Amino acid sequence: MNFAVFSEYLERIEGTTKRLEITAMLGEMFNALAPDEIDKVCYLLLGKIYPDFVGIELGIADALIQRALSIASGLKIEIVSEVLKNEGDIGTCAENVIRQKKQTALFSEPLTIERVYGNLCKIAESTGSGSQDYKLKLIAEMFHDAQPLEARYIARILAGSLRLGIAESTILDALAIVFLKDMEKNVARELLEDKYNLCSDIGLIAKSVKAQGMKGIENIGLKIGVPIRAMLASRAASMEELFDRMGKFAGEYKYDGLRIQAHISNSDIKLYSRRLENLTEQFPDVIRNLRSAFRGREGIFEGECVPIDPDTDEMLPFQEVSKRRGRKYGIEETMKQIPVCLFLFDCLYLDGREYLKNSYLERRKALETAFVETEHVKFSHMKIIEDMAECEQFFNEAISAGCEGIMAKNTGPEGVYKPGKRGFLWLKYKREYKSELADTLDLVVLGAFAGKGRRAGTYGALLTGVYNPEKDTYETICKLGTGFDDATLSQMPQKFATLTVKSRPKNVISKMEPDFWFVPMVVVEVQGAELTISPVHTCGYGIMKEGAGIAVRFPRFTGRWRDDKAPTDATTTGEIIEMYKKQLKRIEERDLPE
DNA sequence: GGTGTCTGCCCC
DNA sequence: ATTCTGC
DNA sequence: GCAGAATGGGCAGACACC
Repeated sequence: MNFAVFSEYLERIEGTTKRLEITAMLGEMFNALAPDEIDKVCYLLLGKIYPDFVGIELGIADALIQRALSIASGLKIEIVSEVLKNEGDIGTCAENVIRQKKQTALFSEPLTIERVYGNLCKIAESTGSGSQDYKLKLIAEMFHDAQPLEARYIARILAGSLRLGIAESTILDALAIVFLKDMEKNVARELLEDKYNLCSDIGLIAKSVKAQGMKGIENIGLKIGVPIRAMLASRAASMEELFDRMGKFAGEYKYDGLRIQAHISNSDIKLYSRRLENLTEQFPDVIRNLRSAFRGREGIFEGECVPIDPDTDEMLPFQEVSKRRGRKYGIEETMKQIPVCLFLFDCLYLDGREYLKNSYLERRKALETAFVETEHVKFSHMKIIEDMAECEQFFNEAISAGCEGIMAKNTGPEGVYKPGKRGFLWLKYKREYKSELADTLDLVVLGAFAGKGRRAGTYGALLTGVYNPEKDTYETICKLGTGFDDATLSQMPQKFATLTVKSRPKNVISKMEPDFWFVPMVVVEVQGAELTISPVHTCGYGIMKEGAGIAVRFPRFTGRWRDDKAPTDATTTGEIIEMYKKQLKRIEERDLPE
């Protein structure tokens, strides 16, 4: 299929927000594709070129796309940048720029899906010195031969998202409708999803059902070494909600670490992250520890990988384990510095038997027969919770142990493992949801970043900070980009119009350069989970750690503008330092002898 | 060799 | 991760 | 309630550049 035809389909889809219409148009396109195109198209629709677990990435984002557009169009990079800022979308930015191109290409070859996909693969595979230039050349070449509309979608694919309202679920809907017509609609959809959840490869599914319908995917099954899409938890607003939704439940500590899916076979062990990235190389200690704790022949299990202090065995902040994720060098050394404990919480497969459709307690029992606990492989702390008093106590114990909160899991027959689903069979209830424990801050708005997509034309995020009364300065502590509704967002540029200045006010200390600077005046209420040591924010710079400041983890707008507060009444640097010390103390105190 | 910027369907 | 919105 | 799309802090790696 010509890329131009593909682009026209996408443009039509972009013209509606109605789910049913999107799905129907997507199905129509699937019908028109060749069998060896549909898998590629599925990846492209999701802004990628391979399934997640393959681990080959494009390594392209806004910055490189802008440079390529500059080369392809002959326009200065500053101009392209300006267009992007105004459009708020790399796609329409590319479209505009290509339309402005000085002359239409004389020797342009029409683009096809095949050619674009092939180029993207070349881009993903190129590494080493000069690879950036090579990537730029390939991208610029595509833009050179692209019509404006094609450029729109090429740019968005490169940036990783077409922003059409299409994700895996919509693709499955369309595939079911178009290629499994003979079956009852809901049954077809469910079967398809079951298969997808086991192979985690949407392209394979699409290709197979286009070629042979249901027959094409009947042989897909759970397989050791092929990651299964992770089941997720919904959030509960209160403890009461846990009981309202499931009566009694299995409570588990919610550990603040890295989620790991372990595939154990006779010959080897593979580890996968929540998004199915291969983590095997990064955690040789976990492999060894699993091997010595395992009592079965083979299996698939899930757990949370938590950093621990090698001397005291207490759990360390999430930041520590993230030093091990993605590491390629110094693995052995870091392994000794930051040992981890794996807290196992689920069993999906054990010795020839699938457990996905078993209830929670059956899976837990299988898990407990499959392992003996060792120093660094343990079961997640679990207790059946029947009433509020028990729940309160369990929650408090979890916090004292250094956890984020608790998980509540449905113990009924319906409480199966649903790969890829975020339902209400699992609920999370975190410390930060409790209003008495919530750290609410009053922060001064210092600047803003231009919004993208649905936030084009307004701000995407605010740059906020605290007041330092000793120096009479404002120091950045976090950006703030969530918690705003559409009405608030649309009014924001007006709200800050009179405060907008050309450059950073002298009393603002910032390493970041927002798109707009403001005179410090407006105060917002912000909720966060905790404070972290920050390499980029300047709040309390150098006090807790040399060359570092303090930031807020998971910041969000509470909906309250503190118009009653002057900027000098905002949360101060000193207060943040105290809060950070208190947080440390909480961690230190929890392991003291009674 | 050191530094700065960019990237990740990254992790959370 | 959190949050908001259209269906 | 689901699915999708906005957005956060912070980590290591990979390059480009000096």
